[in-house]
Amino acid sequence: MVKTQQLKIRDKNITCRRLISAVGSILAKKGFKGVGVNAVAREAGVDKVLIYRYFGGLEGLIAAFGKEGDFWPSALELAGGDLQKFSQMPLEERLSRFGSNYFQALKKRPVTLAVMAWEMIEPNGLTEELERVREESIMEFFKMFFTKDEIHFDLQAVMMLIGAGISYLVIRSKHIDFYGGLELNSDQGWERLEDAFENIIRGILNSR
Amino acid sequence: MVKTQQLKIRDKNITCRRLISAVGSILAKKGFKGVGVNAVAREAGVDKVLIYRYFGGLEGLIAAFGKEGDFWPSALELAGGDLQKFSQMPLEERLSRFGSNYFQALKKRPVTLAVMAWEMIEPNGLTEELERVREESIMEFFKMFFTKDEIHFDLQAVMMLIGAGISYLVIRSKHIDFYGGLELNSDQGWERLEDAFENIIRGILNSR
DNA sequence: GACACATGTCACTGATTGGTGATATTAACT
DNA sequence: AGTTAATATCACCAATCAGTGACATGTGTC
Repeated sequence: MVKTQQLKIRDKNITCRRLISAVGSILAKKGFKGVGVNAVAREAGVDKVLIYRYFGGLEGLIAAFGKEGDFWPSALELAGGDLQKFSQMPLEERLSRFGSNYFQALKKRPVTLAVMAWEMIEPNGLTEELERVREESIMEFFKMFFTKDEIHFDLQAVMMLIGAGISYLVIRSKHIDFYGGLELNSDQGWERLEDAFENIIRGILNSR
Repeated sequence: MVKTQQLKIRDKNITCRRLISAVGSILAKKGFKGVGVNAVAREAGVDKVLIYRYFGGLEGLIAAFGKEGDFWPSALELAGGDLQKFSQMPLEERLSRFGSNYFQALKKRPVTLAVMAWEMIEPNGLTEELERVREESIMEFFKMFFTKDEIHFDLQAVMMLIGAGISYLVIRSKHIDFYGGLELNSDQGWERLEDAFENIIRGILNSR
């Protein structure tokens, strides 16, 4: 009898990558409840003991995943792809573009949404990493594009409140269709929200 | 030998109530991840088989819990305790009172916060019930206090967006201290948010 | 008292979980 | 070729989970 199967290559790097990307697929497919040692190993087609060997446990693996992925929009993306052009827009337009870009960025990142939902429940290596990146990128973005002297109120608080609202509604739209009379899964509902957002911006900038 | 223990009263109602309130305690203590047949039965000091007998399973028990609790503020509470007085306030004040009351109402309901976090992950009998009550109560509140003719924009969308933001931040404040540069667990941070909220309201009402 | 029924306890199953120690296979180096 | 270390597999553990059937105990009725 001859050994016919020689498929498994013994390569730590490849194995690690498989494990890491398995975290991503499971997160996308089943949400964070599916992320366990057994499930991840099964998905990666690898023995679970390797999670302990290479990452010191599930936490380590999750943290490693956190450092790999692009699950937070860059300043460039939030600015709409052209920093130069963006910085020359009038304040009002910059703000409402930001809101709309943020919304789009979230919608196209299902894994990020899963992680954001996870954040609501329990901190872990992944959520901490996401928080760190987000905090950094948001602060940088604001410093870059909104100088204090053109603003006469607490812009940061306003934008964070609204950003939080957008986040909440996008996350919720995964499971429900209505929120306070708004249709979360129709274009019409989101248009109402975008209009609301623009109204808020316009109002607060013109109010004095 | 004599049977000394005669403590257990055989009363379906009491048992049911124990089970239902056990759901609440576990939810408060461990969050929704702790809510399982075994854990709930243990907490209630009752055999788990009774969950199946009396409620047809965990889902049924959870739904029953949903119908019992006061985990959503009434219109009265959102109005600040006095419907009469509230209805006579100027629009701007009504709106900002509402925001502040909503915020307070959430903060004092840890179980509601746990359920709201749960809603982000998976629908179940409890979250559905909460959604139903919320939808109803919010719509009623708006119909009661905000007549269409005094408003020239989509008030509902604006308030829902901001309400969502408040919800998100209150939930997150359970696990993190900073969000976009805001301190979520200090009075100072929440004052900034309340100010932001008031600014938004004032701005949008005066913008034309 | 005898019976039926409601209520509650117990003991078990089979599946799944996180975690570990011993062993097999392969690659690298001498 | 022979030795060593890295890499991966396997077999198992104890704990926990949801769910069920058999049994015990109490309550109410005739």
